[in-house]
Amino acid sequence: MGSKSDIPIALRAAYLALHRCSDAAFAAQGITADQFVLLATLARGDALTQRELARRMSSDPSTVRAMLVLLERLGLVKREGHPTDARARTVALTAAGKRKFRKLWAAGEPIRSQMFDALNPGEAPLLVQLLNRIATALNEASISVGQPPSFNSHEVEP
Amino acid sequence: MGSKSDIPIALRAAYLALHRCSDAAFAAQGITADQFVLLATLARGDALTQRELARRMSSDPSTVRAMLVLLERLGLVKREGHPTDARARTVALTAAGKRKFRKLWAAGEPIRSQMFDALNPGEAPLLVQLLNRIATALNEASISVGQPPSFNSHEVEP
DNA sequence: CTGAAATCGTGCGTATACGCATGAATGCGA
DNA sequence: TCGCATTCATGCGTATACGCACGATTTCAG
Repeated sequence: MGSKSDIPIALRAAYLALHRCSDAAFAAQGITADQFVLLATLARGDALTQRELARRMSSDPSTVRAMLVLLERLGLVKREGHPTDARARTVALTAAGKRKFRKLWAAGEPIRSQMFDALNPGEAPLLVQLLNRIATALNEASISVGQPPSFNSHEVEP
Repeated sequence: MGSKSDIPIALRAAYLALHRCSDAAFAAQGITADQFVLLATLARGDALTQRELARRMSSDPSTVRAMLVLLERLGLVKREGHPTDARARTVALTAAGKRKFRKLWAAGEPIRSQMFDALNPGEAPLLVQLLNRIATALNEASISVGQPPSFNSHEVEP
């Protein structure tokens, strides 16, 4: 066994570590790591359909729906009927959601720095590129079963 | 926003893609991606305590316990009292577990190849190194709350 | 030796991941 | 135009992630 089987292992370990750290960092705000991902994705601009939101956060629509129910109840997001498509609903941050996001963004800064500082100059963009390539390859391999998530580097996480 | 906030996003996307693909690949065997991780970790050698198993697969002990209950019921793992520590139990693959693992390892081969082939020569070991550094940095940042998982590159995943 | 701290597994509660199924709406081809 | 395929959100069931609490056992410091 060598590098080939090391990739999934290292990927899993890194991701779970990130997830754990993020959960802890946002706990004081009563928000989980994944809720932050959702809020951050919405903070990026216009209202999105649930489907588009799920795509942008690389998540399953079913999961996103459950999360939205929860966050809507907390008053951080609002869902409205889509202007032109009766099947869809648009999701956007509320004013409270925007305020909460700003605090969360600051709370996530140490984590982003720890990851960035663990790398040498120039390695961060390289890592991002490699990971995106992996994600693309795996999503394309399963393209016959559904639309791959869109990868938009402007989306944010801790 | 730039590379610094891109890292968590790319990491999440890559991991979830891997997880999804793996789940699909092992579904025919009635095994999930995470169950494969557990079985693969045990396939590496001697019986482990639950705590050590959880560490080696970068998982939470509570989660591992629930998984073991399930896999024990399926007859793929067995848990026994620890020879010297009355608090602990050791976990090992059964013969059926070993047979199942061999099939799963083969089923995961296409996924490992897809990831590997998405990279240029020399990039795989680099990616693994970068990911391990990230994981280490994040785990050390939270070391005050507990023992970090051990990172053993010999452990396997799809 | 003794008491406190640490460790082990267990279980609970909450959150997330995702396949599958469903009904309603939209898009597309004949 | 019409019927079929696709898309959207919803909800269910199963699995996993993890903090927290607990009881039992082991380790450690005085």
